Amino acid sequence: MASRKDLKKQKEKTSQALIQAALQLCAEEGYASLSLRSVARKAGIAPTSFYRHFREIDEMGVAMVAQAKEVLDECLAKTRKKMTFPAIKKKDSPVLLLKSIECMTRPFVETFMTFWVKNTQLLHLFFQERTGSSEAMRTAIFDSTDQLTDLLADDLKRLCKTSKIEPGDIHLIAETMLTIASCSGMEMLVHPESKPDDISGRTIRKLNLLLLGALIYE
Amino acid sequence: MASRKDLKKQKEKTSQALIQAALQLCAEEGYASLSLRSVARKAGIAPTSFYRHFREIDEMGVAMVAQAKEVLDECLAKTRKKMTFPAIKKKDSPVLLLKSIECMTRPFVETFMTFWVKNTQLLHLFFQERTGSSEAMRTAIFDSTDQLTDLLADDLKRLCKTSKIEPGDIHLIAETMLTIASCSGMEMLVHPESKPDDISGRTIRKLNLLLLGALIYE
DNA sequence: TGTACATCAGTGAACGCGCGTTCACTGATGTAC
DNA sequence: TGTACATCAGTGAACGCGCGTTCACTGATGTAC
Repeated sequence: MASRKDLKKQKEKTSQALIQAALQLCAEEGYASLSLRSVARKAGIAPTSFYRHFREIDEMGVAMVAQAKEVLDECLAKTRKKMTFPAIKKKDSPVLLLKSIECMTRPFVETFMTFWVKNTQLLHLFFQERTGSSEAMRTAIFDSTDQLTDLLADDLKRLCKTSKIEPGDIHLIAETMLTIASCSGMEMLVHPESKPDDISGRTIRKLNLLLLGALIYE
Repeated sequence: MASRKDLKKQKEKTSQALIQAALQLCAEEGYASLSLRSVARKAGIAPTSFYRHFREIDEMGVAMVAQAKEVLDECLAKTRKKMTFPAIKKKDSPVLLLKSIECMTRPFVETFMTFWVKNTQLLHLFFQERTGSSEAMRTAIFDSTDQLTDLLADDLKRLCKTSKIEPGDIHLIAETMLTIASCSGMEMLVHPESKPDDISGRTIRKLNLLLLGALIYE
């Protein structure tokens, strides 16, 4: 039998165990505090076996980001399907405008916050190591989030094509939406005693004001 | 002569050397990577002397935050003096409104960005360790930034008393202003190749849209 | 004025510990002939 | 079918290193009498 393939699968399984162990430790102690030995210990293999999978810690770190990015992509795809934007008219009152805006912001924030709660490790990774001390991690994370921002910007463009948001503003808004949503997620994570609904509500409000400003302006 | 006082001053000087060394190392490697020995080495004292000043690393960390907060307070005070908000009328066009708004946002962002460039270590400390792995640091930093947010919110209230921003929105806006200004500062710091004026401009635009939305809404 | 004692920032030797890395080895599997 | 060899994930012993912490000490200064 093709047991060679089984062997490859087994190796992949161990690599996964290492990455999962690293994600967990990273959320607890931070990437800078990871040690090859602690990761191997948590994954249930000998320290020396680590080298069969990665040449050094940062190589595993980059693999972590790549994998996390795939999961985040799925989340964003789900979010995009839920976001809508009922047509608005030029003379609509701010209150009416807000109603349309919230059809984007609420699904966006709520889907993301739910995702963060279920994937605290990924939030930690993307938020904390985006500006962490490992250059390799920073680069990998910036590349990933740039792509996510572009996707979100495309969606905003599509949704708002009936309105007249400045083209240059679109990308800037997408950036801010992701920034604020991540910061709020992190706040929730770091303050587990706070009410998630409060934080979500305030986050939605922030984005509402931002988009309202963008739509008013012409 | 009162050489006892000189002794106290000498001790204070060494404590300062430790804190300055720690701030620098923290910006380079992150707080989690600080070691008592590396801090002492950089400060030019023996490792064991560290204990004459702090019982443990976290005690020094909290002292770092307290000191950083005082410097930040000064910066915010300077910023507040520069922020103005020319009276607006209900029927003003968005473009006119923006002019008034930018009298707040531009001084705010520019003073802060200049401050961050001159005090990269403090930015690193506040931004990175606010959600870092040391509980003591997180608490100290959250306390400090909460106070800063309150001060800024008071200012906004004072400046905008002629307009009708929702009271609940004021604090939320102050929060967002500080969040976005810090994120932008960090982006600049992590991407030294980017043009500071570009980042400042985009940051001002983000805050403009946010405030425009808040002013339109009633 | 002189003498004995107290205070205290800073020190160097020593400890045990976890770390990253090397090395030669194991044992299961696949391949050549 | 049997035999010799190749591949490769995982291992345990061993290394030198930087770490946090302890301890007894120094030497400058202030205080009591």
